[in-house]
Amino acid sequence: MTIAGDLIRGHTDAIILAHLVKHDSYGYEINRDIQKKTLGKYEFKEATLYTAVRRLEQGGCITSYWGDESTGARRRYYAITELGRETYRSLIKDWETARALINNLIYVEDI
Amino acid sequence: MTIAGDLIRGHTDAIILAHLVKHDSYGYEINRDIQKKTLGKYEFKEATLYTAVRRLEQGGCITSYWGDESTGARRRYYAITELGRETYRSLIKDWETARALINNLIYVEDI
DNA sequence: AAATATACATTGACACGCGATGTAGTTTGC
DNA sequence: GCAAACTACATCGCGTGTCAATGTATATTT
Repeated sequence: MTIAGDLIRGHTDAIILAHLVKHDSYGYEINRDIQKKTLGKYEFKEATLYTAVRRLEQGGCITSYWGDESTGARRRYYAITELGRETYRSLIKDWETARALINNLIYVEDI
Repeated sequence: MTIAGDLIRGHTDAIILAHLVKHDSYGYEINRDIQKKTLGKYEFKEATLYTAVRRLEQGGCITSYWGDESTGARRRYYAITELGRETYRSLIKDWETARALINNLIYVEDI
């Protein structure tokens, strides 16, 4: 909530990959983790989340498989690939570049 | 090199307003200043820049007027409005929130 | 029995960035 | 003297990502 989509846009993939670096996971859990980490300040819209994982899978950054839940709703688990790991490292670099650039450009002394 | 559009998207307005807080300016100068500040690492695509200033003017954040150049190409100058100043401060806050959020979400220890 | 939570999925609208293209005057190089 | 390069602004159309709306299905809570 409250965070404009355009400010996160371009980082959704990195956020998802960062989560999957730790362990395999499924959509809802990824979102719950983000909520927890941000103290409820942010979570993906479902459409955004599922669009993103599909994009990442198509791009070869993750693979997916159905969990064997004996109870509860079925879950589609995602696992990061080696390409996904490389992409993640690259996205971190991109973020650091962009962050420095923006910090450099949007602050002015006199306001 | 060229920063992916999605990483800057959502900050173009802040970058332009930050420049105009200092003094009235025109498109080409705004871009030259950005190039200078980033040591050539970044500049707006012209279409992006002119789309943005039009958007900002329509939104009441800036006003514009033709310069009275006696020589050289004509220039359209932009001046920030009070609403523009408020918007700028608000965008700075948004950036700081988003920056903290992303920093919090994309880094993992084990990689 | 109804409401709430878990969990995944698709569709269509919308906004922004940007490549391509165009206009027009100025300065520089050969 | 003239082509190339630079200054400066402008528009159109496409691609991509976000997200509201909507739908499916199961489990738990009230």
